[in-house]
Amino acid sequence: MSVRVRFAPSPTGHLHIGTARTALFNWLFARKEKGTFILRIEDTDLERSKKEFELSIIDDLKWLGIDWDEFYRQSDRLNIYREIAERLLAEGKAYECFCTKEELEKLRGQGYNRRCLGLSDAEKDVLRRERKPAIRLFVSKDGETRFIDYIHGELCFQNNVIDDFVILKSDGTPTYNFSVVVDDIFMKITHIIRGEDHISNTPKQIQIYKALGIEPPVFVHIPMILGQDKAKLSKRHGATSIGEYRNMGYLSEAMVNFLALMGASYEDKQVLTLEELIELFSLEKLSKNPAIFDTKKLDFLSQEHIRRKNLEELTELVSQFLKRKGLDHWTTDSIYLFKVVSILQTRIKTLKDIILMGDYFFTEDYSRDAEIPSEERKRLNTILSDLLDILAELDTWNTSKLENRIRSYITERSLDSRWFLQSLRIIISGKKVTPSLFETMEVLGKERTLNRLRRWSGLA
RNA sequence: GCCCCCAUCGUCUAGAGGCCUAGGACACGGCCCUUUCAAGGCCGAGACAGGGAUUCGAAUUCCCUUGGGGGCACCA
Repeated sequence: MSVRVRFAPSPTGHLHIGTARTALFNWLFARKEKGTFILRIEDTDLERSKKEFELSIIDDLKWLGIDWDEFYRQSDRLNIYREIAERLLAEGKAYECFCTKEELEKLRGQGYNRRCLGLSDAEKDVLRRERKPAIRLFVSKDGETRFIDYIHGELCFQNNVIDDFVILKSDGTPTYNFSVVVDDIFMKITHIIRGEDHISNTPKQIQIYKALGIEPPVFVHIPMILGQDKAKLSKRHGATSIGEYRNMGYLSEAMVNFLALMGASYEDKQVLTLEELIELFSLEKLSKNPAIFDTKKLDFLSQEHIRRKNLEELTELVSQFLKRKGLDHWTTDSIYLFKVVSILQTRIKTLKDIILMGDYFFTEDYSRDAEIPSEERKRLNTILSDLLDILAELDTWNTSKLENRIRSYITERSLDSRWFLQSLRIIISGKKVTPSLFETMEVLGKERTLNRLRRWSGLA
């Protein structure tokens, strides 16, 4: 039987790190097994579901490179759930519940007391006039519910800890546990790969399978992703949505690689592309302990994937990124941009670093993290006026020429080359750290370089 | 309170009874290279939560303790 898996986000927020990893594992498994990957939007909570979040989630999935073969939206399937619930009701496997929110509130934490189970038809008719009932599944208190989890092995729950839970709310919409099962049956899902926080939902869902007379699929509960404090990853841990990392300039390849590495290992290989991950992926490689979200490795992977990109592609990504940041005017000269990217490629770890580390390539208003100490200014200025003349005469402005000329100048004047070159760097870029000074000068161009040196001379 | 899951370096992990003096990667420290910073090369520090039991032999099996996490809604 061919593999069918689904990723079922609810559109109540942006795509979260943990959710994205669940999507990725499902997707990798489907692609590896040549199966089907289904995207199902779980928007039965009419209050909290927002179209914009659905769009945002889809956008982020695409960005990650995750595509789907089938698409469903639960809000389009409401009558199916209702129909099935009615059927269970008719078969006596479920019953109506007229309890109010307030009444239920008092029962909090101790389970439902089955107050509505014994209601007579007459009583129900009376209550029906006041309000609409919800439908609860009848779950026997005897025995236990066992199932095999692919990662954790056999799991067992005593039935008396499973409530007669609501499957259809009084407004006619299904609850999560119910719609999930109905859909997973209809969509012929073979493996349910989802977060470990769903383990405790599983016995409930199995009760539904049982009531419907259907054999449950394979369950694969992947461990949680935790924050630095080991609590479930949430907003207070900082950036937790995929979109935020995209905005920070991480490559989608790095993000995917990082997500895949959390909670699994691939023969000690670390830097992997989507294709390689598909090749190497298997459910056996998933670990059972939770992972702490630590972005140090993400930084490393991002750097590695940037290095591996070819320059044309990387330049295009940088260009798009700059445009997203409203820096369109930095991208107009595509050849220049290409050159800048090419000398910065090996030293940036995110696309944003182009802005942070390379602003001096694009604007005269570049940030300065270093200045020439005032006591050196005078001396440096005297030397510089000489050098300016020499550089101005250069007809070929390239790295090797610049290096030759400047180095011989340093020798002639017996200057401290370390000091002098670093001073030049600071004047030209405002930074202590840049690519090779001569390359930087070449890319910057003769005019821009000389102007900066002259301007500094004038000021000093 | 009840139910469930998890437990190897700071972090992600390898390890399915002897191959483990516990391997890799990130991060960290040192050295080399070097006009700066990365990158690269070499070296280093760093872990089986604790206690029992089984066994000739346990990181690996079992039990307990402890610690951490998750769940107990007409949310998903």
